[in-house]
Amino acid sequence: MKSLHAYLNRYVSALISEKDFEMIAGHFTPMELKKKQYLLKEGQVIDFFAFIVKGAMRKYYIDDKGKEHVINLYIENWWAGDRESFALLTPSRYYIETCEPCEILVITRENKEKLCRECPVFNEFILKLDEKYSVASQKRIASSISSSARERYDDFAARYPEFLQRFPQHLIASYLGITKDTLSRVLKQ
Amino acid sequence: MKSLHAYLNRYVSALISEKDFEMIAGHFTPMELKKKQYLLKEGQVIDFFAFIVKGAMRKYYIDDKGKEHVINLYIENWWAGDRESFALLTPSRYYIETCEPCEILVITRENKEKLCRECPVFNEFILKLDEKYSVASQKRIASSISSSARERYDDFAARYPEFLQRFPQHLIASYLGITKDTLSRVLKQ
DNA sequence: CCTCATTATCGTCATTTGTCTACGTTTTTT
DNA sequence: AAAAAACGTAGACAAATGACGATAATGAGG
Repeated sequence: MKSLHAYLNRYVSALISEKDFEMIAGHFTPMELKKKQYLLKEGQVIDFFAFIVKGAMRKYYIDDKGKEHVINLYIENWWAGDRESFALLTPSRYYIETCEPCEILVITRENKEKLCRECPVFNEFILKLDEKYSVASQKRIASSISSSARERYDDFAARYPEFLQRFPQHLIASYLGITKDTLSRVLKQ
Repeated sequence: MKSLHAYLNRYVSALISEKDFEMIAGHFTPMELKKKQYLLKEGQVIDFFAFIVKGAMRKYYIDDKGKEHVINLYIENWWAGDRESFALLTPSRYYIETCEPCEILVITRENKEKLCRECPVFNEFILKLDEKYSVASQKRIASSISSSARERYDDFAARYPEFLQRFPQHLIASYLGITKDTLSRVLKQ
């Protein structure tokens, strides 16, 4: 829980009191996952988000030709989930699978909504997180429509250097929307 | 203002009272723009969002090779702005230019924050809008990393058929991350 | 109605990226 | 330790897309 506390403090305008944080922490459930275990499978409705305390995961989907496409990569201090399924209660199109053994903190929809209502500092955090996510999405879109494979990789490596150590190249390639072969070629220069 | 009222009602759980809407409307300023006029230019800090009552716009940026890339297309009932600059007070990297004469309703950052604090129904609307935007971004990313030019166009045409009538092909091509030539070719089949 | 800018298309050629198969290495599992 | 799976690289070829110049069609503005 320490790591959640430190993480939240980086988002809000004033440090979170012990009392507030106790309340927040009480709405999360710790869980452990082994390597290659699924947090979510296609077709399920996901009613929680997971904060990653330790470990790494990826979110991907399988297209109509049977190919996997990595949508997100997650490590410590990231949130794993599917907002569409979470918000609209629809079956997810995604898989979320661990790439390493993981320790996570899970919060259900009910608890999240309750915290947002009853704990202003948590609500502030959620707003900031949304903002950050929205800005990051915009940048990823801009990069994907205007840059070559090489440029996208360089952007990625500059923005998320830790990820290069944590995920095999073919997953990063998939995340960038290119094949592992192309990435391998492009890196040789 | 009628159109803003109707639009907001589509997002919130209970219809917005006359009184609430009067308060909301009081925080917006109507404006008109001619064709090819700029709402935002690169380097400016934007401290407002614009709700489009009538007309069409595009947001784009110019890369280091001098090429334009369309990031967003907007028509009636869309919001034009740059969330990064708006939230972080940083100079924008984007241009927002009208493609048709426009009527818009402008809300400043201060007014938006005030409304969120003082008008619960407006706050609810903002949360829903964020959600919708987040889901749409995710889908656009998924499409851009996993689909061919043709598939991306088909997705786009299916999701936003009105846009095909409102924007010239080369802008749609740019939005999809392909050249106008490729789109023209791809459509011939 | 005329003019000029905008837009769409076409052909050719270059470049990028994908596909497939193979191979060697490393890592994981048994 | 042995076997199996996962991973990165390589080469040859195919397919998709970009770049460029030319031209025709369209539409807006005077």
